[in-house]
Amino acid sequence: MARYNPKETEPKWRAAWESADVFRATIRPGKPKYYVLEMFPYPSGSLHVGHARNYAMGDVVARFKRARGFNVLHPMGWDAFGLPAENAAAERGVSPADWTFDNIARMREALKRLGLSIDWSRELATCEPAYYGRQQAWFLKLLARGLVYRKEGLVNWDPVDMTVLANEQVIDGRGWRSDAVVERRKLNQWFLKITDYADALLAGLETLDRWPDKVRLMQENWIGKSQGLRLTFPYADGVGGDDIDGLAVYTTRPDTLFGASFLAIAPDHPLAERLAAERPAVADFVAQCRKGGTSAADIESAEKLGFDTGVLVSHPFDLQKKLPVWIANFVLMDYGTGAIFGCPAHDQRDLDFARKYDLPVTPVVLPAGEDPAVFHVKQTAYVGPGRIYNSQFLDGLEIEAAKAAAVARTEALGRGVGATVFRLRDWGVSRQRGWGCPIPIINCAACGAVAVPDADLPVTLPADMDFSHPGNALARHPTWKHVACPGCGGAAIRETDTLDTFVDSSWYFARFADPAAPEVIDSAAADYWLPVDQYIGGIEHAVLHLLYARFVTRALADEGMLNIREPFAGLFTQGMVTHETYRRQNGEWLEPDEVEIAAEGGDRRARARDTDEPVVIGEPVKMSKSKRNVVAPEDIADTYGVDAARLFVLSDSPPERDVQWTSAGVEGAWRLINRIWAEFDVLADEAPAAAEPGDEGAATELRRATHRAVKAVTDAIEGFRFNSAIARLYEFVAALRACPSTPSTAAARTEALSALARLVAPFAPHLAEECWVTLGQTGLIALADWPRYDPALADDDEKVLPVQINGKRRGEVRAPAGATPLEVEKLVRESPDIIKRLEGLTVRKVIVVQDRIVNLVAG
RNA sequence: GCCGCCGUAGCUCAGUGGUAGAGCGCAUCCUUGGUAAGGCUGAGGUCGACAGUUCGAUCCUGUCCGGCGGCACCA
Repeated sequence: MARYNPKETEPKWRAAWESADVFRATIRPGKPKYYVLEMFPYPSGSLHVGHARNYAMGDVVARFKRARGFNVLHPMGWDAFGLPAENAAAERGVSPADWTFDNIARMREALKRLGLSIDWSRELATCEPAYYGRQQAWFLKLLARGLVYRKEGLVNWDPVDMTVLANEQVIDGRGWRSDAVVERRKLNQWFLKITDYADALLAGLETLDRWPDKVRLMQENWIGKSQGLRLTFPYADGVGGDDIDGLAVYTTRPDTLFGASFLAIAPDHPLAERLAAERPAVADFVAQCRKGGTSAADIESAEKLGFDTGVLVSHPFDLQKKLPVWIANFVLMDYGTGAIFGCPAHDQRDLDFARKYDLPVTPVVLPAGEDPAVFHVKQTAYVGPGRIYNSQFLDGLEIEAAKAAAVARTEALGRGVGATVFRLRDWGVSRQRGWGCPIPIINCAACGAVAVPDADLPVTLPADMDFSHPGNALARHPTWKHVACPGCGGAAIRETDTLDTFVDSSWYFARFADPAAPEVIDSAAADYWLPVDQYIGGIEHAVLHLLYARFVTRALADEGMLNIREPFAGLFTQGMVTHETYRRQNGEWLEPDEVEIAAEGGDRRARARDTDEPVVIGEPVKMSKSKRNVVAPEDIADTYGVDAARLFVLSDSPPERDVQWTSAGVEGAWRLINRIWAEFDVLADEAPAAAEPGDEGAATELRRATHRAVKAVTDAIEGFRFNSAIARLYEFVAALRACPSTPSTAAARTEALSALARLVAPFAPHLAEECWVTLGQTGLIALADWPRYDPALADDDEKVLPVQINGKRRGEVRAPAGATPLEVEKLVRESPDIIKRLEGLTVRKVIVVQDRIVNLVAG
């Protein structure tokens, strides 16, 4: 008997799959399709075990569904534009394209080595003109539809990466990649009108019943729908001028309108800017507001600042009542109307502001049980339920009724309208980058922004950009941007901004339906394959990528290019792979290979291999280059084979949770592989032992174990509980090892081995093929059917029922499955153990749960 | 502050309204022509705390404690 040799078998089976071309997906009308997709990787050049876990999960699903009779599409591509290529170009003088394609070649080999059942004929990279040219084509379609526009506005500027960021890419006031504190700058930017779809994207979440609740909730919060009233406060003294009849305000609390004691506008509100132009004091205040940082800590601690403009407006329900207009630093220009009315009694921010600037505080919501004569709001605003008072026609109403009444009155007066406002902003897609998809626009002094004609697409990047300086290499290129205007033929300049790389990843799943199609998306192929049935990726994309992809899908559907509303019917967000960290006494990080770990008693101690000095073992954290705790799948493959690595990353933790990479864990998986292999390997050279009494019983037990295992593993894979599935494989292998190999058990053993090979196949496909051929099968296990189970065998026909007396386990009885309570009670009362236990006690009640347990209440 | 998730053996984690489990680690023993290996056996748990519902709660409900994540001056 020989140990399993992955170095020989793994490449052999990968070659067999490739030469038989078994994973190529073709449209087969009438056969149910299943589209499995993992979020495509950025080609950084190296594959780590986090990638391996992600793609192993997708591969388990793909192989399982294939065995279950589905026509499976499982493609792979590259999210290939982005900043690291520019950095490499700047540092090493290589072209971003060369660097990227070299990395792709390396990562493709690494991925292939994992034995993934991918249709490589569909491979695509977003940096190829064949891909981004089609992206330009649909961008222009959306432009024609009015879903793309250009606007001068304040943008998030990342001073390190020297580019604009979308709101979604600013995390706690810092750039999502650079971690630099983001500045606000005024720039002319292209936007995609995602806000047109805010309601649809929110409502669509309801249909995504195979998405994690967590992700749906995060998107719901991000879209941030609120119901309220948009109303106008008329200027009291004609300040507004002819074109403006009042100051527009948005509120979700129209019921508290009579508690208004001031209005506040954002520092960049048009009225503030107009006043600033006239009065230096206003200009100074506005400038002061802009100075504050945008980090979470800054905002948290920022003191409320206000400036009384002297402008007065009238209360819309009581024109005699005048309210002052302030400029306030806590009012945001890009939410609602950029102006609020302040009701200090019932809003904490307004109350802080009113106390600081000594403005009136008038409560208008009376909590139950409070006396209106003495109820006061001091330092804490009252935001709970109650009845409205001090509010004329709203008096006596509950809050919801008062809201409706206030909206109705405002609408009747023609001073406003009930309105829905979203937190979601339009998606700014302009990036000042050279290595990205050029925005297909030509700027002409005479004609303005002109779309590049279809015939001139794709607008390709020049091959000779200079990345030796920071900033936009495309804008710096000497000749590329100079073209004739397609409208008037005059000299014009190309748009030199490129599209956010999230645009690239917002539609690739649709292009996979037919990546060679001359059209943007081949409609027959898309109709067959889409939507993606199972999408798998990191939780970090819960709002960014997943929201953009949903939006683009809807926009393309409205353009007639797709027939689905949601791109991903099922979503699974997998956890990360973590690893311990190791540091020398001087703080220097060490790689796992550089450390020798020994157990001393219950403790684990680590020493540096080179100096033998003690090393500090740190908490397991996400693998990162900076902490040097990265493990490459290749290293594991050399020692134990990729099947062991695949098994381990899926076995130790539920797929949605983080898994800690340990060498002990991989060794455990390696032992499982050898135990499995040992059961098959004996077939070749060992004659069965002579029959012995009791073999028939062992054979029956094994058959039960087999059918139980098939049922349990099938259910676990369906439910995305891969760790459970592997745990059941461990149990099944133990049962198989316990069954002697004799003439009487031969049939049961053959059945068990045939099932085992196929159950293992999604997780350890190379091993499974080797087992399959050892069984004498001629076809590939990659194409074999999933095993079936017999429910009669999967369930025991005799049950062991624990017997409790007063809730404590005191014995057990054996009863046939499905025995009635009376039958079970009879068995219990005849059991010597129980009779002894019941001496001196009176049984008051007998509870029998069928096939589960018996409880005697006695005293 | 609001929302969500998690807390089970030394470690990493399954699981269930009814017998508390796996892998690794640890201990003992066996094997020493599967050998930088293999195997048997075992110890180890008030299932985060308290209360409620129940014949029975690790599981359901509530409160609290601890850890993690998302959102956050959004009117």
